[in-house]
Amino acid sequence: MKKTRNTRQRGVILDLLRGSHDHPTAEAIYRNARRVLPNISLGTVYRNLNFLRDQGAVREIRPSEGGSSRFDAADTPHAHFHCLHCSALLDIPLPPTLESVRFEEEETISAVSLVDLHVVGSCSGCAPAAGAGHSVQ
Amino acid sequence: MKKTRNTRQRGVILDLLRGSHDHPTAEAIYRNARRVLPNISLGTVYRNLNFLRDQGAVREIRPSEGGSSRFDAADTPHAHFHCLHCSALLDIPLPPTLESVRFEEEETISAVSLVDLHVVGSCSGCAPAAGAGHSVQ
DNA sequence: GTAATTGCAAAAGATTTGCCCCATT
DNA sequence: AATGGGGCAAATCTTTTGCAATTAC
Repeated sequence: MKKTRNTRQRGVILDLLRGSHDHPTAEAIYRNARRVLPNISLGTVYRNLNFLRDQGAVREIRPSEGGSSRFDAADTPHAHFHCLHCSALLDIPLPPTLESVRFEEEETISAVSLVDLHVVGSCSGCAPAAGAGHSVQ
Repeated sequence: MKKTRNTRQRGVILDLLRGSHDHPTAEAIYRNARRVLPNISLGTVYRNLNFLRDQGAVREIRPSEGGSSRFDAADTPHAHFHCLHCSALLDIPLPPTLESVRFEEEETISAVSLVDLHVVGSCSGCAPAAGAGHSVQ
């Protein structure tokens, strides 16, 4: 395999991601990285995010509501909650029941590499007309 | 509320979606719609897909692997399986256990409007080295 | 020294939008 | 006739890429 280098840029990006809990966009990571590396380019941020994603160090989340991808440092499995009002993207625990589902039993599926669970709604901070229940689609 | 019109374009788009099982992209819908309405424009397709999505008649799926959004006529709740090799996007039944999860119990969540479950892997048609198991993230 | 990686800028891809005309109601 | 919606093209937004220069190893 081809060898990879530990560049300052890559380290800073990963550190930023590990230190943030708000699932920043590439653009946001870029803005923050510039405070440490004023010459870093957005292209480099994207290249590194893709690299880190492919290594499994970082997770990319594509909000179903549209807009840019958001990222987090991949640690323990969890689901995501996305607030439609303030766009906050929060980690939430996985329904324990989901961890044991065997999707391979579907005859159309041969192997599963990952399962992504997104819950969309409004967060307590925005909290309009709570208690409406939920529908899984 | 403002009243909406039943245009030929909107009807054709919805019909195409109802008649297809492969979760077409806007582009694909556009190509098919042109066989019926040779002058329809891609912008119109996008505008109608957004409209229908907002009405709840259509569902937009943003593949976590990137690329264009894909659409289906929203009927009964189901999850999606996405094959990494051939890009097929298939409806799969929801794990029954998921239907009853109450996400509102999380203190950060006030109301849930929808839950999206994406399973990514390889389909039986592609089937390389099956049986690797799965990881929920 | 070598090649992976960067910065820059241009390109590509996907989706949205302004504007003027047409068609549904 | 009023106005929502369509067609076209330009604009926007996000992400990728080619290339020459740089830097980690």
